[in-house]
Amino acid sequence: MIELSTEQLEIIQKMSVFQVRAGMPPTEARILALLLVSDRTELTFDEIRETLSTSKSAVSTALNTLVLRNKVESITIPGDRKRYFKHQLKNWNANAKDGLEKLLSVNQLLKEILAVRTSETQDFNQDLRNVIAFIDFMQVELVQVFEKWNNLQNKENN
Amino acid sequence: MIELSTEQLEIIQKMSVFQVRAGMPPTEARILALLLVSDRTELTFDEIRETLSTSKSAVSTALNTLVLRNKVESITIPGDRKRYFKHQLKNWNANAKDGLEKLLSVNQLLKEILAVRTSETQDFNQDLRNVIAFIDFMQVELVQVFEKWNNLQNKENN
DNA sequence: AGTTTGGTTCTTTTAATTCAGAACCAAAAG
DNA sequence: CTTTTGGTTCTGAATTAAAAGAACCAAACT
Repeated sequence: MIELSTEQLEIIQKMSVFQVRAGMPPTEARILALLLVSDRTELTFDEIRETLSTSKSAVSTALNTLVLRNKVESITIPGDRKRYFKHQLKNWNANAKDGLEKLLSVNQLLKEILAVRTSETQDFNQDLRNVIAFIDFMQVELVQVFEKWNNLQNKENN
Repeated sequence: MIELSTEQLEIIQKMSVFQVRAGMPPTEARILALLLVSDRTELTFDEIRETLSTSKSAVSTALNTLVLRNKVESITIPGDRKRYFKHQLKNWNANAKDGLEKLLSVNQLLKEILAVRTSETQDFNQDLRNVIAFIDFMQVELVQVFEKWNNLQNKENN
């Protein structure tokens, strides 16, 4: 059982509200938040379960999907049967990229729509072409932004 | 009642599956998709209801939230009691910007977390600082990307 | 071999969304 | 002033999602 200050508890609360609004199931959100605020960064299954006072099954499924989504890594220490779970901060960057790409993938559908639309509605079709162009543009630009960030990182590490 | 080709129906299906996965309620998603594919771009309440064969209440609430979220605009024609509903393609750009900004606003919380963290976990804290720096970077860059797009648009319109 | 530990998986319960149906209402038409 | 049109709002029902509880299982320990 992990001891948490009032501040830490409040942050878990705020953070999980934020993530739940963005579509994440509550238990997953609270686990992620706990792993961000707790003084020890690697917690066992049972520490998580006790601290958040939820059921084994809820913790199990939540942790599994978090690991699957590369949000959490599970670490095993030789000679210790328990697994330790840790927030995968390092993957934030890559996850963000994936998330954005998924959002932008709607463009494929928009192009199909344009192909099927009547030519009667010129203005509308032009607006649609414009949206498609915008998303195409964002796609290219975002790649460059990510590259720029990576370059900055590499320079710093020299 | 709007006549739709098989292709149009398929696209409505695909598009709404996509949006529902992203967290949008089914009826809203199908209305948006219908307004994108239908040959007439401005449909009445009853045309929407009939074409999607759902209830008045479902259409009413869905349309109201779509209008509230600036996804759909409602148009009234003098001498016609009905309202006409149209997909707000023009707002796509602005909606995207808002969405991204909301995503990036998680940074405020991450900064609070960093402020509360123990100084014992140096590596973790450094990773966290790095994520924060990344999001700050993205925020600045995205503003520039949006500006660049707007400049391109203005040039074209001259 | 038997027991304990560290979980997983299946089933049930609970809670939250979403939709339909009916009652309702305001503005326009007759 | 009554009726029709174009919706809105208020239940309640049905579906879906999330969590709990219990049975289960494999690896390690005795």
